[in-house]
Formats: sequence, structure tokens, C-alpha cells
Amino acid sequence: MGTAISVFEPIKNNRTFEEVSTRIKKMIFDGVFKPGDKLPPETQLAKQFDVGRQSVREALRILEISGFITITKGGGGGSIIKDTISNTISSLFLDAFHLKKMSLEELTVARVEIEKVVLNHAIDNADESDFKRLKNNVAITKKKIANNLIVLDENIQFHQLIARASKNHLFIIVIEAITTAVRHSMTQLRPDANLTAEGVGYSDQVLQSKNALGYHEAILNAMLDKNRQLATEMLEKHLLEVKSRLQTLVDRDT
Amino acid sequence: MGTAISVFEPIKNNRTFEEVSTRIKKMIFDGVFKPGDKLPPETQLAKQFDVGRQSVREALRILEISGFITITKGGGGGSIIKDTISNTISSLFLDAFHLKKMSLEELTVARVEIEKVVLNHAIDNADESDFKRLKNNVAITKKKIANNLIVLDENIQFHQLIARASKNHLFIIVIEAITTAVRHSMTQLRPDANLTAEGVGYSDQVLQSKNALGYHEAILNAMLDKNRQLATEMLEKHLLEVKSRLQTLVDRDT
DNA sequence: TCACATTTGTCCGTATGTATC
DNA sequence: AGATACATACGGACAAATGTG
Repeated sequence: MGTAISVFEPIKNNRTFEEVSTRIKKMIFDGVFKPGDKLPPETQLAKQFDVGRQSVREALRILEISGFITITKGGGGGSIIKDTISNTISSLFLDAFHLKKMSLEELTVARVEIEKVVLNHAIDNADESDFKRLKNNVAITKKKIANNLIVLDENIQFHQLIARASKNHLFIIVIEAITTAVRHSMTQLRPDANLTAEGVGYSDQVLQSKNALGYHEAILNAMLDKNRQLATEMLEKHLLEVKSRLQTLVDRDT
Repeated sequence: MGTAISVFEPIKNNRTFEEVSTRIKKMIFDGVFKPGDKLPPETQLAKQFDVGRQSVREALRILEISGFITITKGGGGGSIIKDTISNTISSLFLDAFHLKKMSLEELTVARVEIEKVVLNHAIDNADESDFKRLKNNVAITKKKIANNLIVLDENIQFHQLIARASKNHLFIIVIEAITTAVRHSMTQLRPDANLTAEGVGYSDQVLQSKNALGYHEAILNAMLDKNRQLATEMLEKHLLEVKSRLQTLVDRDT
């Protein structure tokens, strides 16, 4: 069939910039360059690889949007090794949602199922530091709500912390991608969601933040009690409510 | 905390090539360019956007590795709109596995859990055409094995077809990413895996292909019977055997 | 087979913007 | 404020690949 998978066939690499990017990527994998290290300037890379600057630039562009390096302008700037692959994957997920016109329903169904699985693994594998981070997250959220602030990043982070507690990198990547996509939907639908200033529907959002906090606390307590069933139940309810809230925003929007 | 998520802040876009790439991306989202359409040549794009060709090239590079276009050289060539985001995500998963030194154990645990969930959704949502495709896949595999050929792509495809039957795009993306990563591991560990010529361990692989086929048939039959428990059980056994096989290759390799 | 046009790929020279010291 | 270092950007030129007559 024509469903060819074209991920691992860079043998025939007649484009110089690809050759350069794979060479640098290899060096990163091999530990020649570690996170925080700075790559040589473009001109120097061009000399060392004996290619033109344009080829180097396009190679760096690839590495940048693949999540291997970040680039800063100006003196002392340059290409710094930094792993941002999770962000990159999240961006691509968003693109895919957009392109395939994925529905909120579809996204939520998958999210609920996957997060339930991850939660169960988190209950098995969470250690003291995980619980500490989760408790801390809840505490910060509580404080913000007490000051009538809207909570968004902390709520997303709660779910990512659970994934982290599962100790499984694949789970972590998938959850980060999904939650980031959800966060994006929220800020898209309500651009003021991460502002602290008062506005239309502000108190409404504070209320919903409070609601989410309740669920997060319930989930955390159930995790501490190793009560799988309760934790799973709370998570499912929570995520379905999140969906409903988003759904009303979508409906109001159109 | 400093865990800033930097996915959705392209408002301040002072790099022209980024501006160009987001503009073209937007046009694709808006349907101005549809899959199969060809973008104007680089020189023309440069004129129309009133930028240099270098900026256009870097923009196209971004779109290319983001999975929006494919580029071919020569007369009649150019940038063609084509959705290859799944492949791109798979590649990034592979990079992430590599970078985070994810273990086979870790990958398999997550794979089993996620595929089980997807399988259950597939049982609920599969229609006649899905079953047709799955049956066809099994038939082709059987034929190949009868001719003593090694099966790889069809085996991967079987799992992707199940995901497709779930009718959930998120599941499809995740499964494609994972299975592609597994496929890559196999070809990495055994470069001759997709060759038809005889070689060391060839008959061994034919045997394992036969083994996988047995499981695939069992899973498909259980799906047809709507027997969730049996289907899930077979899938889990199957994936754990795949892991064992890969593990021995890893051990032999090091 | 042989040009020929088209389009990407590559290099160079030069200039500008920007951040650091 | 000035010098320095670096990415960013433009334009011109030619090479290489690919399809067409």
C-alpha cells in the first residue's frame, strides 16, 4: 500500500543543510554538546563544515523548530543547546487538531482515557518528592484563589505533575502535549484567561478555578490513600466538567 | 515557577522568515491552499511578500519539517501542500526517546496501556470498512508468510488500523507515533529486517512473524465477537512478546 | 538524444539590527 | 557612548536536478 512511513530514510541526503543538521544532532545525542552549551557562530560552523552560511542557517532552523536549540540574537548570543522537544510536540499536536478539525469531544474522550491510565501508574510510582510537588501546587493554587486570582498554569501543571509521578517519559510527553493543547484552547477562547485584571466573566472564572481546585485536592488525597477507584472517578468527573466549560465557551464563541 | 510554556506567543514576530511561515501556515488552515496544491516558486513568494529569497527558504524549511509541505527539486517541482504531521510527530518522539534515554521497558508499559484503551474504543466504533481493512491486512500478511517472507510494515499497520477504527484522531496520532518508534527500533537493531534476502536469523524472524500473525488473527476475531476481555488479553500478551523479542536483540547488540 | 526552461540548492558579499561589555 | 559579536536579511550568481519539446 501507499502508506509509506518516511521517518527513517535519511541515507540519501543530498541536501547539505540536512547533512549539517543531522551531524549536529548526532553530536548532541553523543554528548559532544550538552544542554546549556553554545554552538559556534554561524560563520564558524560554515567554515568548519566547509559549507555556505545559508546551509548552516537552514540547518540551525531545523534544529530550532525540532526542539534541540534555542537561538538568541546580538552579542554573546547564538545557538544554545536546550531540549524543548515537548513544546515542539505540543505545537504539532495543536496543528494536527486544527488541520484535522478535531472536536473537543474527541480530544476529551482520549484525554480522559489516557489520563486515567497515567493516574494509576502515578499512584503506583509516586514518591515523596512527587507528593511534595503536588501538595505545593495545590497550596499555591489555594493562595491565588484566596486572593481572587484566576488560576490556569497551576491547573495545567497539576496534571503534568501527575504524569511526572508515573515515572514514564512517554506518558509525560503525551500528557504535556495534550494539556498544552487544552491550555491553548482556553486562552484562544478567552484571551484574558491569564490576566489578573477584572473583566467580563471574571468572577465566573474564579468560581471555576475554585471548582477545579476541589477536584485536584480530592484526587491528591485519593492518591495519598492509594484509593485508585476514587482518584479515577474524581479525575473523570473533573475532566468532563472542564470539557463542559470549554464547550460553553465554544458555543458562545460561534 | 519558571516552567513557562512557550507555544503560543508568536505575537511579537520580528523575524521575517517566521512571519512568512506563519502567514503561509494560516493560508493552509484557511483553505487557501489545499493538500495537493503547489505553492508559488521561491522567487515569486519573495516578490509577493517583499522579502529576500533567503527568508522565504527558511520559512519553507519550517513548513517542511513541521509537516505542512513537501519540496521537490527541478522543473515542475516546488512546494506541495501535504499533511505529514504524523510522521513529524513520530520523528520527534524518536528524538525524545533518544534524548531522554527512554528504556524499552518504559516504552512498552505505556504502549500496552494506551493500546488497550484504543482497542476498546475500536471495538465500540469499528465499522464494516475498518474490519475489511483489518481482514485484508491479515490476509496479506498470511500470504507473505506462506512465501517465507518477513513481515514488518503490515504488522505495524495492523495496530494503526485498530487506532483508525477508534475514530479518534488523537488516538490515531499517538499510536502512529509509538508504532513508528517501535518499527524504527526494529530496523535499527536488525537492519536487514525489511529485506527479503536470506540471512542470519532469517528463519527465526519468519517464525516470529508467524507468531505475531497468530495474535493479530486472535485480536481481530475477538473484535468481531465484541469480546473485549479476550481482545485485550491477546493484545497484552502480543505486545509483551514483542518487547521480549526486542529485548533479546538489544542484549545481543550490546 | 539533445537542448531548454523551471525550480530548488548553494555560495558569496554586504549591510543592518540587536544585545553585551 | 562606543566597540564588539552575533544573528538577520538582501541581492546576485551559479550549480544541480527534473521535466518538456
